Amino acid sequence: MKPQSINVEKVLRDKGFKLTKQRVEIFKEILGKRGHFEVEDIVHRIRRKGLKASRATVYRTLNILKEVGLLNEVVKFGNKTYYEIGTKEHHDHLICLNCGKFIEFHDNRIEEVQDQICGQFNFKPLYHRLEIYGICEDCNKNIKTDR
Amino acid sequence: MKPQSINVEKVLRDKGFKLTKQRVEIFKEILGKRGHFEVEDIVHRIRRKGLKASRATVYRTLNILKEVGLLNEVVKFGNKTYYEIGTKEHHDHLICLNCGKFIEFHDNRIEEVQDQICGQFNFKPLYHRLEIYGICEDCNKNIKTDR
DNA sequence: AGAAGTATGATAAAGTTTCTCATTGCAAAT
DNA sequence: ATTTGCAATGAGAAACTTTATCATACTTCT
Repeated sequence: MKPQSINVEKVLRDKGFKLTKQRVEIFKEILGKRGHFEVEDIVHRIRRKGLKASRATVYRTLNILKEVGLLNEVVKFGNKTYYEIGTKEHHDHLICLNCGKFIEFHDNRIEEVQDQICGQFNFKPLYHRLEIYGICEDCNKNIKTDR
Repeated sequence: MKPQSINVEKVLRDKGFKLTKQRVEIFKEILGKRGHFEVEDIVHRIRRKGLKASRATVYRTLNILKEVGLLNEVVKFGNKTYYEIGTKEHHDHLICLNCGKFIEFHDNRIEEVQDQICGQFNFKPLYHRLEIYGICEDCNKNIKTDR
């Protein structure tokens, strides 16, 4: 199956949202991106292409996409919010404190621990977020050989 | 051992920071709190007591405490940063999306998974953050019986 | 008590995100 | 194809969090 073939137009229509030029442009930008991004990324990309969508519209659109599940808010880091496409399976992140790289991973044991802990507290889990901060392989090499 | 007996004054002196009225007041507020708090909590508490420490000083002091390890930044949630005293052992959090309550827990399996995953990616972990979002026991009861 | 240098307060400023409201544009009905 | 109703947009204001600036005040060391 092609991940690019998500029919954003259909999803939005079904939820009663209108399909505007701006939204289409923003979708394209987001779907064209593989990794993680922040709002200003999108604003600048749109601008650079000579398209027009105000900052407010970008924010509004991202919130809608989040609402319909096409976008996930991933990490709040250094006062910024990072997003990723929300249609892949759940995963967690390694985040390099040196270069800011995000590495994705998945491990079922996390879910197991989650279910067990939540059972203990009668807590109904909806989602989780695990971020492991540290130094990635590349940076580790460079730091070691930098002097 | 008494957790209250952390000698903030000594820690600061040793690191070359001066001991001012404002810092002492802010320490007291923080050490007096058991749970998690945000910056405005502290600002308002200080004000309500008729003490004086500007918002800037509160921010500066929290950053110093973070630097010397007496304070941990815990969660960024809804554009706010939450803190907790940094002298307890590591733990993670269940966060209730309804009432905002934080519940602490610890499970060694998280560390095991972390080490193994990081090994796979040659990633050097420094710390992690696991937040499980959902509905706490109390809220769950209330929501169910609310109508 | 005095000197040296850090900390503070008030305010400005930077940065992110939301709100306002007049105008525009989409889409459904005519 | 036009009209019409309502949702969406843009531009700027505004809210909010956090940091920077800089003259003045306070700590600490001698």
